[in-house]
Amino acid sequence: MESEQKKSYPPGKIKIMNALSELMREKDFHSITTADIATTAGVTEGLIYKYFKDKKDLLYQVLNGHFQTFQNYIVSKIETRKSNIEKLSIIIKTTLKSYSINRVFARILLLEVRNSPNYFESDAYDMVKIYSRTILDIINQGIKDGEIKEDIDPHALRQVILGSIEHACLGEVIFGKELDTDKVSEHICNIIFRGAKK
Amino acid sequence: MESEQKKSYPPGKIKIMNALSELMREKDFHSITTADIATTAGVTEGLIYKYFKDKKDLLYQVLNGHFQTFQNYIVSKIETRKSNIEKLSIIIKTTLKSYSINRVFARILLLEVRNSPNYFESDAYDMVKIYSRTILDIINQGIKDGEIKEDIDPHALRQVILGSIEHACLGEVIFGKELDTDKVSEHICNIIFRGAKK
Amino acid sequence: MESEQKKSYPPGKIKIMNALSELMREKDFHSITTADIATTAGVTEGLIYKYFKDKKDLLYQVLNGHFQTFQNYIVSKIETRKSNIEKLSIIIKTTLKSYSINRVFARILLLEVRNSPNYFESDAYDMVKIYSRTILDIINQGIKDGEIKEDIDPHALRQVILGSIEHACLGEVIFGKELDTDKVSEHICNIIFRGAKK
Amino acid sequence: MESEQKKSYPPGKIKIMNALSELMREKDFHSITTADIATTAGVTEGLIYKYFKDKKDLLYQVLNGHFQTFQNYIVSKIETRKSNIEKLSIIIKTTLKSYSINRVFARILLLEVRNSPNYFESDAYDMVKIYSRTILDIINQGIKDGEIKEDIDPHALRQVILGSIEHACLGEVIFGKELDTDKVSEHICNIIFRGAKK
DNA sequence: AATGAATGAGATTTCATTCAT
DNA sequence: TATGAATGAAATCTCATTCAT
Repeated sequence: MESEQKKSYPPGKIKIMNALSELMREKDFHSITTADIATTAGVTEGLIYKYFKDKKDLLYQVLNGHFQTFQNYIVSKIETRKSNIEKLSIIIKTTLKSYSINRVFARILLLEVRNSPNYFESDAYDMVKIYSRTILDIINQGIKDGEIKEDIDPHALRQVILGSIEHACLGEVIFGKELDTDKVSEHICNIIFRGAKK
Repeated sequence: MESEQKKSYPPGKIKIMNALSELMREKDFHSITTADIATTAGVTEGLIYKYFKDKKDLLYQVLNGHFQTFQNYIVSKIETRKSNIEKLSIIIKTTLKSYSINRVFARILLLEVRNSPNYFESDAYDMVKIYSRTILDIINQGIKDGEIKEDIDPHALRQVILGSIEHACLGEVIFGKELDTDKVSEHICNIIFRGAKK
Repeated sequence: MESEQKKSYPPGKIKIMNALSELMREKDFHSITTADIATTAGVTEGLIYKYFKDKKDLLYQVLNGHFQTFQNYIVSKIETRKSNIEKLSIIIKTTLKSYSINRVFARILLLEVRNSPNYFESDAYDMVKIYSRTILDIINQGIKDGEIKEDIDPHALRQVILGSIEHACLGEVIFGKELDTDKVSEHICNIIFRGAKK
Repeated sequence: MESEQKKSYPPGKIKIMNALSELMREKDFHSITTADIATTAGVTEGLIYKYFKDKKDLLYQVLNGHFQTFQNYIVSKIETRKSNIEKLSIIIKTTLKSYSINRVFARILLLEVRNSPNYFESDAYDMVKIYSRTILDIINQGIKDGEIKEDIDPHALRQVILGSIEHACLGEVIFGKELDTDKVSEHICNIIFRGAKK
């Protein structure tokens, strides 16, 4: 899943995007300099600005690339499933797993970009919206199909799902703690779908 | 609840902390410069370094101040209650409300500090741990008291709770969307405690 | 009169020259990048350096093209006239009109090239000298013919003429103000030839 | 007249402004780097941006300083004179002399700034407008007082005056040619006030 | 307790230009 | 005749931080 850039991109652009991905494994975005990126990519700093509006734009494009693959993967996983609850379970598990495998991606998404207003105008954020919309649609379908209680607020359920996933990843993303995604996603689903109260 | 610093602080220090709080209502921490802070506070940049080790230290101290109030508020709400489920519900509702009333606090906590490693050694983070521990204790007590199912993983439940709260706030913190905390917390509790599945 | 380059030029060269002309209608030379030029021309940046030594050379060649047309136009207007005063009046009026019709030309000549030393060794500047010499010759002839006062310094008169024309154009060139060339040139001639003093 | 900065400015600011003035005696603005300026001033590059919005702002402030002194000088020269023609003659002569003594100033004004749109929003340009207005007022008064012909267009006369002055300076500013300001201004006045035509 | 001046290190960005194909 | 990729050198600017007073 890592670093599969479109073939049509010029080699320099690919090198730069991969370089940033690589560097983000070690440092946070802010402490990575364009000089770092250029050196790692084996190109000149100037080239970065040929292909990207600025450093942030590079970040968003990298993010977008990751998200693209991620979204396709999710969709491919759920399309065969009939039950909506099952679909949501799969999404939870798969997302957790993707974040876990791809910590760079998770770190950017959960910690780096959310405080810069222009992220929310980027293509990357558009992908987030699509992903998020997918979940909402499944919830609504679940209610319609009688799998999910009618008195459940679809937006609230989505929030609980997304929040649970993200919070479960934080320890891993921040401290590098290992995460047993299968177990954790099972626990989460257990709570969300069956309720904690006796 | 807003920005009332300890009276024992020298006026300059208070002015500086309030200035940062004020500025964070509009901008993210990174795009606020020490010059901004000094201007807003009506003091000179140099003074900041009389009272704070560096810019981050200032942020943590501001966060800390907010946290103090937050923690007291939460505790005052819970203590009288008996049922553990009820206690958790109160925490969810109160936390949501606190975040909602004090967006700067929420913004700092949810978006700004988590990517700086030394936040996790700050006093502010100690308070987070206490808060987080409180929740876990209630959950465990709830299981012991037979209010919460035994097959529920306490850590997972805490994650779901915290994640739901945080995610519910994001729209407000980032986009300034209004949030009906009563309604949202009710929806969330409904899902978490009673489950989404029919 | 606008931007008709010699047909013998290869299409790419023509496109590039036209592109610069076009861009200079809105921006000053310095803020136009080779990337801008290439994009506007629909060619690649590299091609510019096939046809032009450097960016300045391109500017001079564009200027030269415009100048060619300008010079022909002026000459065609004067030759039949007899009186030297009349000739000078025609030059004033025609130059004003030329500048007015072709603002890019005026802008380049009056604002852009004069601070680059090597402009004064360019072909374009040779044409300026010819134009300027023409004026001086007419003045001298006018003195000889008794049309112009003997105590007038020919160089000073030329300076007044050229300066008046140029200054009259500035508003138009810089701010895009409309210019009534007939009226303005009449006013200027009135002052220069008949004097302002009662 | 050179380099008299306000005493209230911090030493660093004065050093920087003087440094730019000095450097402009040798190079044009564009080829002077902030590094040059800092070195010449004996300060760090960063300090430039403490006192000036950007490099251009520095230029405009320097220009403004020069213009301030210049304008005061002009006013002091003409206030005692009664005749308006005389006033205009003095302005022509004094301006020419000022430009001649202070080539840096003239060069900036006539060649450097006019193609940057934001110059026309600077304080420096405001001074130009005041200077220019002074001339227009005198012309109008001259007409009212019967010293200047009624059929003269005041704006055109101002254009002729300003244009003549500027064009007379060009040779000096560009090529460093010596200029006999007394003689040239006399010639110019002769033409403008008494007319070239026999 | 506070000011004001200055630093310095480096970050981002710009762009004309070259060259292999 | 033209492209496309990449360079490189420098230029502008940012800002947290220090220190003498």
